[in-house]
Amino acid sequence: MSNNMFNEFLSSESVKLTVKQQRIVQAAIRLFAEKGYSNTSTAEIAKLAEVSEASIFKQYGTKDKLLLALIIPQFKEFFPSMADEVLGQLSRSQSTFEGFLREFLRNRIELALKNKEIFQIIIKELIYKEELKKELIPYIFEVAASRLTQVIELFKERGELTDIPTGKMLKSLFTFVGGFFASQFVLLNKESIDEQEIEDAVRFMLHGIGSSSSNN
Amino acid sequence: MSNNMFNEFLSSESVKLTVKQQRIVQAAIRLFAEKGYSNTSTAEIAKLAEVSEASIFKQYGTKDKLLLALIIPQFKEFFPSMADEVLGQLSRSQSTFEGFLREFLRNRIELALKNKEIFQIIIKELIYKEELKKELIPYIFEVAASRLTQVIELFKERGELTDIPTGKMLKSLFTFVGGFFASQFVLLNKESIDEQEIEDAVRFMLHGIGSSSSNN
Amino acid sequence: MSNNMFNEFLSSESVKLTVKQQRIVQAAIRLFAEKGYSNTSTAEIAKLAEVSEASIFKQYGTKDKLLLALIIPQFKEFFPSMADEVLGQLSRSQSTFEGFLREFLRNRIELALKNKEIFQIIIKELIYKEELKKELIPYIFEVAASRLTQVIELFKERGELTDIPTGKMLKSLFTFVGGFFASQFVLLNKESIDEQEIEDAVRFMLHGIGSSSSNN
Amino acid sequence: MSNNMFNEFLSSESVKLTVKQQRIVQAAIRLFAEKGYSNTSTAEIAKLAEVSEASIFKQYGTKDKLLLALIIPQFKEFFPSMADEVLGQLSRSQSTFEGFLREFLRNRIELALKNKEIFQIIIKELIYKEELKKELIPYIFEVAASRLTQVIELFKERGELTDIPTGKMLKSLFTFVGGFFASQFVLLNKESIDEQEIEDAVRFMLHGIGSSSSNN
DNA sequence: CATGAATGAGTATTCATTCAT
DNA sequence: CATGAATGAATACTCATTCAT
Repeated sequence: MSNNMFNEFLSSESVKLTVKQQRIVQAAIRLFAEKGYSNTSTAEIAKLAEVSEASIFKQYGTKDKLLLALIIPQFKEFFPSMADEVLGQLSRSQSTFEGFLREFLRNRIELALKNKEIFQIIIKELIYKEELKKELIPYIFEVAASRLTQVIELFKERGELTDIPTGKMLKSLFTFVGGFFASQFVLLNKESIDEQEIEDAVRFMLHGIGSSSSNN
Repeated sequence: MSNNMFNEFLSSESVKLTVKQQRIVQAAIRLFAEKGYSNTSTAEIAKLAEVSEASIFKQYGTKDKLLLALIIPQFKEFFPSMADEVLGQLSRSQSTFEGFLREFLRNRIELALKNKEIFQIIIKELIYKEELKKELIPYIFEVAASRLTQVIELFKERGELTDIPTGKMLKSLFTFVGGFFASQFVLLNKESIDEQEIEDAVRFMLHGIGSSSSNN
Repeated sequence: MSNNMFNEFLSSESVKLTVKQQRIVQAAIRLFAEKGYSNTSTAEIAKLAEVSEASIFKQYGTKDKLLLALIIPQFKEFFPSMADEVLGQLSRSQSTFEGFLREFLRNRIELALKNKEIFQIIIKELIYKEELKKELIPYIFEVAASRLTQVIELFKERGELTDIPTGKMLKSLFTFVGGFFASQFVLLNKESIDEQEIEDAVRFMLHGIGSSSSNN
Repeated sequence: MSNNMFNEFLSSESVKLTVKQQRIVQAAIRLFAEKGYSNTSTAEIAKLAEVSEASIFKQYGTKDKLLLALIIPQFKEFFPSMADEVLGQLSRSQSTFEGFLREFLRNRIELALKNKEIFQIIIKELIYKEELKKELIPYIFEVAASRLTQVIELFKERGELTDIPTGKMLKSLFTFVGGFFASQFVLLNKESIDEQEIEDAVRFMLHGIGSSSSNN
């Protein structure tokens, strides 16, 4: 039921997809997620979608553009909206950084689960296709990092975070969160993430595994 | 210059490769690392190696076996030897967990840098090829985890680590270290990792980003 | 001019073949008949048919299925219909076994000549491909033998045949008729069979070469 | 145990084959008989024979010459010797044509059984390879027919055969005997032929299946 | 004499894509 | 808008054959 992403894709472009077009999108998502873009042929997509191959090319021009048409709306959704939806409200409230982090993780996980297949495609192809990497990684840093920086600095002022430079913090958080999403959703193909796991992740990000006495 | 892994592969099998056969290996490594297994044709490998395609298949039988012949020796090298080389010595000494972690990271990073291309192939295909995933992930958990568990419990007894269950610790460390290697070597394609970055990673793993007063 | 079989094949499946598709069929028949299935490449077929190799595979999937698509309709035509067309009418009439045999041979020869190339393919591959052999020989025995048995027993009752067991008669007739078709159409590649030859064959099957006085 | 043919091949050429060379010959015979010349690769032969492919080509030059080296000695054995061994003695004796035919069939069947694989190869390739056909069929007619003609005419004079022209008789006998060998040894892959079957064949060739009263 | 190494030319089959209807 | 038909270029892989050692 990846209709969610699907609908978002629609609304953001205000395009009405016919039934056949929807079937193409859904078939492509399933196959790309499962076997990877390179190992999925347009013939397979057409067969699963029960349309002719020609219809796919009529709509999307090339296989590559089909991939982008699936990925990009979701990509935009996943990274930038981070701030607008979550940060905006929470940071101004009285909530702690821990609360923010928990909420932030929960929220992103929920979004990733709802669109797991697209999410898998993004990670797989981000790592696999040199060109995608070059286009999307800068985007991530620009958009996502800039907003998170504000939040981190806000909580730094409140004394909830150590005085490690914000850039380094971001890097560490990205590394961990990226590793978390990749391992949970791509490597392990998890269907759900339970609260405890979120809790453990938050705790690790905040305090690591060293005993408190060993702080320097 | 991934001759290092290459030589290890050789010695472990004590096979003498001819000059042309070496060129095949090197061409395959470069192309698989750069464009991914699925996007590299045997024709391209043959062309870069300046041999006939037939020679590739005479030696390796299938493209798949060629991939495995490149990956597996390095894979065995990277994961299990962790304990024997590094853990063995350090854990018995008077060194702290922080020292161990630092040394461990340094050591693995050095190994990964020496064989960066193979390393990139492993990560890319681990994520991309469902079958490889199913074969290699259990292996990682078995071999690598079992040895690290010993170390963690040793340092727990010494009071250097919090009382989080070892399994959770391992999971968090794997997540972070995996994210670290994937982002540094695959996404960012770094040629080197400076000391400061190692230091930051160690610090994050031990203490996170929360201020010490916020400990629970 | 093997259009005859070709049309029958068509009608039995009620598939409309495009001009190019017909050229594929005709090219495949010619080449398989001339050089044998194993010695004919799909590239050759495509070239002779003046289509792309891809077109062949779009239609038939594999080279093997192409062979079967050529062979099977004709095969079904050649063996079972034997009874329905020929036997049915003749056996009930006042005609002699000699008359029946002559008519039967004439009829099968005519059919084989009209589709000589397909016929050559069937015999060649029946002998050459172990798998085809296993599928088709039982079919021949089942379908063809069962109907001929009735005819032979009818004429036995009329006293026109010796009292050799029907099974043995059938075996001898099959051996001779099979040898006849194989030698005439495959080994000698005859374009026509004249009446005299049919007469000689009938005579041989009925009376052999011994002088009548030497009967036992 | 097709050593028999094998030895004859040796003696007729007075060549001593090394152990490896014998293994090549035996491997080739088995594989050609089983899967056909076209579907057997020199690599397979080399593997089964446990020699290098190069050795095969050192010995035989081409795959084609290897086939001929297997076929020709046996071919010469099967057809011409017919007369010398069998005809010579029998025809001059007081034996009947029936006795001759029985002995002749027995003798040829025995020879074919001893070298069944070679025999299968000959029939398969005779039918399959246009070139072989063109070389060998004239040979058969020349050599084999000429000798049998003498026998038939001898027995004709003795009144044991009808007055059908010798040529027609030969053709009919060839057709039946050819059909017999092809069906028994290639299609049905029989391991042995029992006496009764020989008896039935002889009877059919002499008297056919018509009742004696129906003679003209 | 025997072979490991190497290959040019195929081999069946797949691919993304185009276009007339 | 949708598709059946068609394909050039590739794809992984095989083949019979050569040659230096």
